[in-house]
Amino acid sequence: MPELPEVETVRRGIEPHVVGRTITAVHVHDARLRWPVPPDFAAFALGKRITEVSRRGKYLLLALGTDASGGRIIVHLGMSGRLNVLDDQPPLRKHDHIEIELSGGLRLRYHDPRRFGAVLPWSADAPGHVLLDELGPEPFAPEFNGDYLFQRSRGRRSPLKNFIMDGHIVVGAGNIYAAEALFRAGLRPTRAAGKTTRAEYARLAQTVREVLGDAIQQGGTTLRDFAGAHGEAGYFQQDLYVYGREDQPCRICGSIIKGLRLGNRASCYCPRCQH
DNA sequence: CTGTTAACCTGAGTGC
DNA sequence: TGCACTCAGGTTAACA
Repeated sequence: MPELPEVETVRRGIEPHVVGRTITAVHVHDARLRWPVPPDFAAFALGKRITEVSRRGKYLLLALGTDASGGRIIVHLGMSGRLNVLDDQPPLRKHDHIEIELSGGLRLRYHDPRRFGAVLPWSADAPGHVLLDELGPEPFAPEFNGDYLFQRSRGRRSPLKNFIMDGHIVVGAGNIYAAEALFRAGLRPTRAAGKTTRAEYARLAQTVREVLGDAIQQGGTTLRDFAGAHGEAGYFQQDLYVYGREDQPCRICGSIIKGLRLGNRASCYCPRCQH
């Protein structure tokens, strides 16, 4: 479900409600996630104050205590995760895994039917975290640019789409936004990463940033079940040019959008607009 | 090292 | 209704 824009939408949704509040109770109803919620998670979080809500790639980070002196909570939404801010206490639904009660009567509820997500403690003493240490740059960071992609791609034979979906190259572009960024750059997803030119990568770095930024402005893409921190849908699905549009006419040139599979993922491109 | 595949899960949709 | 099958926004472990 959630790529960078959806995670950022959730981050912005919860931030103003949780920063400054103290964790007064933690209920782990079902610890079975991508990695099990460790037994000491509740004790780790209890009594600490949330001081910051940040994001690294598709990971949400809740800093605990003054300048994270109490560590952080790492949240990943996987394919079907939701993190909601509640000001009441509706009955627990199936797949409501974790509830974090906050001072002032608010609560955070983590819900994840497919259980590909994660909620983990990150101790303040740990220098880094194995899930974050090897990630590529943020797409909005200055070091993410055409020259960087060009340099990292030399000698690589994998398709361009797989290359930019690799979180070790750049974080945040999943199946939707990789396809859309490639369309905006006029590049086919099947192109060999190592044979793409410096000028083309300059365009691609630009369109990756642009499409992610546009999607954040629209509150993300809601195809089936994505919802923000308050249950609201996103609107970027109205702005998709190729994702999910196989066999439909290109919105620019009218050619029929082609579908294929790359690395076990559905992919789409316009045979006329993309080369 | 690079690259490909299967695997982890549930639920929604489709076709018979 | 029921059953079998396919597919889904992510990531990594195992393998060639």
